[in-house]
Amino acid sequence: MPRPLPAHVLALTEGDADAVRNHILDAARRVFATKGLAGASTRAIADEAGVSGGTLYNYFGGHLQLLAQAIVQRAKDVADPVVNLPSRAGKATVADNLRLFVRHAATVLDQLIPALAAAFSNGELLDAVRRELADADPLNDPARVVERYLLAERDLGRVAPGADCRAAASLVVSICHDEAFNRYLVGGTRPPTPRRKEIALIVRSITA
Amino acid sequence: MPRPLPAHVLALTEGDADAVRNHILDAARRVFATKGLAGASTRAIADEAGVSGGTLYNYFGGHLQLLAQAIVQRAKDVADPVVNLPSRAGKATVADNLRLFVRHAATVLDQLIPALAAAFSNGELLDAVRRELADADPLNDPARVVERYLLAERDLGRVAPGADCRAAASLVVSICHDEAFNRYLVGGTRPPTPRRKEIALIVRSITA
Amino acid sequence: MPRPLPAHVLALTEGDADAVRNHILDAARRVFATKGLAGASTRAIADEAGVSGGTLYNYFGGHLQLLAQAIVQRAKDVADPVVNLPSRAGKATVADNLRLFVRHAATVLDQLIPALAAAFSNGELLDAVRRELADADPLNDPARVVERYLLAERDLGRVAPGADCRAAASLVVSICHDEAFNRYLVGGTRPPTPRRKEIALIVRSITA
Amino acid sequence: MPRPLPAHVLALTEGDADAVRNHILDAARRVFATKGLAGASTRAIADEAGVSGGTLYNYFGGHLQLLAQAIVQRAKDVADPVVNLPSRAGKATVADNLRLFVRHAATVLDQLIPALAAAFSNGELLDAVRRELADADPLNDPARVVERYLLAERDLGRVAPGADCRAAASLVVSICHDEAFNRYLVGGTRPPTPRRKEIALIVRSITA
DNA sequence: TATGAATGAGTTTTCATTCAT
DNA sequence: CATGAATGAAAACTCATTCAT
Repeated sequence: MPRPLPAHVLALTEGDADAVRNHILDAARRVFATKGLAGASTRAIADEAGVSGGTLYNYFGGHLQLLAQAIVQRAKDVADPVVNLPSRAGKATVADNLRLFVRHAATVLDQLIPALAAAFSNGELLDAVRRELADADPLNDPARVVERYLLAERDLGRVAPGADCRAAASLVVSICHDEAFNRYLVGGTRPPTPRRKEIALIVRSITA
Repeated sequence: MPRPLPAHVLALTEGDADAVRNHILDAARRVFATKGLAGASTRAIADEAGVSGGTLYNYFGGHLQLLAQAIVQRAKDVADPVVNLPSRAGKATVADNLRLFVRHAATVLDQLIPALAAAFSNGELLDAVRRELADADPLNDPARVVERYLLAERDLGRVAPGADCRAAASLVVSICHDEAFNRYLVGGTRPPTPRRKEIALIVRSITA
Repeated sequence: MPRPLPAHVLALTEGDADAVRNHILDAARRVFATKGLAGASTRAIADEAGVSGGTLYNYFGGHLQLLAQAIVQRAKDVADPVVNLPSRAGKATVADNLRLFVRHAATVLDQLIPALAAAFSNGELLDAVRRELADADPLNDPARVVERYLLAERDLGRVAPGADCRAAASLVVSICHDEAFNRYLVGGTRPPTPRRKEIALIVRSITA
Repeated sequence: MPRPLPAHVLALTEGDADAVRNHILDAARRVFATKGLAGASTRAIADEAGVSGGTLYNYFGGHLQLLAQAIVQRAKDVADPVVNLPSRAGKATVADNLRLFVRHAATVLDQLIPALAAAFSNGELLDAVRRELADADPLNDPARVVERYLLAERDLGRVAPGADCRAAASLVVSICHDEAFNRYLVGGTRPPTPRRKEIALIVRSITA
């Protein structure tokens, strides 16, 4: 016999299907963050969301799709604050702004890496994540954001006219990924290295 | 039901216990690479090795121990061939040599990433890997290898006297890691991108 | 794959959760009685109950808990019918009544012994059984039941005024336990020996 | 390649097959006593005996037969000291001697019960034990020992000429079994109850 | 005839998924 | 469309038994 969702879920979602879906995705993220991939069973997610196990299947195609969406949405949320880098063009120095970006990205990636690692460790989940990523807006691709920023600086004359902004942006993003990788591999709570010299090398190349 | 090891296993190992152990570790690595951690069940590994499930327990303490050993040994094997880069100093061009390194590293990392990702997604495995890595020879750290190569080029005059070889090396390695990350995330059998422009940017910076 | 319980189980339980639990406990007891503890695997119990293996875990915390509950409940059920012995005081002869009791107890104990033996052979199970038994009503202790009967006979004058009814009752119960022990040890379907002579000896002692 | 038994085993057995068999049975008993039936795997027994797993099969038909022989031999060893009861005829009092027997039996049975319980909990093992018991010398049956003692007392005039010595002996043995059963069921280290009154009742009956 | 590695059926337990209600 | 019990195919691991050496 169909029943309404539990009171506290209704209160949060007002019965809106999208809101319920997001509520569940949030629950999945929380479970993921606390108990890891192995702990993110349908049962655990349903419990965390306060709905019954069967209800998940009314909103998602299955366990994997649910996890993949939770991971990708996490990636989007976490990447969000980075998009306003281009607006900093002209302020402070180019190197300052890139260092700010790298530092910010370190925070963001620290949260993202476990989810991605989980995805990497499970072929089917990885495929599901790839499918979800294919639908993402390529304009928010971090490398594109940095590139837009550098192009804006070029327009302002703070970057050499012939500079390869795309390559530079790609290098900056590589630094971020590598930093996150190393931080995670070494473990512990070591603060992010500022990567000052690497950024200086890049800046030198595009301002010469 | 007791039988000698199957013919093809015997052929490879000649009954030597260490050889059998390595044969199983190899099988584990292959399963890992193709099916990820989630696919690396004891059953799958036993099948791949061509031995029965119980046999694994004659050689390893359990599933986790087997996986950890497979990952760490893989990491060591895979890093090896990269060490001879410094000997290329003076030959071809600097950019050529770096591209060669990046291409080679791509191959190597393609095999390593799934294992590392698996470790990343499982706390106990990650700890085990960290312990093993702590024992590794820091001279073989890829970033140090590339730095040695660039210093050799600087001695030969093909790199500017004041160039920051360490930062450049760090950037090259970042490219490798990022490349591997992206290749794995996107999936498929896309050939490694040569990262021509990023390398050109770095080379420009250290030869100017 | 999800289905209602099989028809014959539903017929017995009408879907009531407690009834299903009891149905499973009954199945466990039957398996116990026929195949012993070693044969009472979760698989065997599920098969006997006509449910699937996973279903057991919807009703019990695990294998051991299921077994302990089955044993203790069996012990209670089986002791019940013996309580009405005192009401036979004055009817037939004292020896007749004690023989009847012994015969009845034989039936009851035949069912109980395998379960108790199982508990005896497994420390955790034995502890669980002891805990449950500590809660049992001591008035239904068989030795007390027999003693009450003999005291009633003494009041009626069919037992000597100075007779030690407690010791006599204790002997009668000993006979029962010994009989069950021997029957089980020897095996087969040999009918219970009436223990005529032993009872006669006891009766002689308390009627003299 | 056939090898001699390990040195320490040879030292104990001098290579005599029967001695080796007994050495293994002893090991089995020790494992049984410390780790219970569940812990008495072939591996554990072989380790305890200091021989390899396969060697067990040169001396016993299999795991069950080995366990059954260990249990039955235990029963024989443990019952041994009881056989000299008849020689006490005429000394002290009949009640004293029976109480001594009961007390002694309590000690003996305390050691035997776990093994028997284990046998009772496993149908196949029980069958094996039954087969082994069938070969045992019926003259050493405890009930027969007590009966011989009582007959000796009858010959000496300390028991009434018409007394049913067999029934009385059977009752005494019943007391022993019941006592052991209760002691084990209740657990702990409670000292054996002397069963004074029950024995008094029996003695009264056969001396009247 | 002692060895001990290989076997594979067997154990308990978990869990994604379905569907009657 | 919410529920949650039933399912059964996994999973990791154990162990009695055999047989090449």
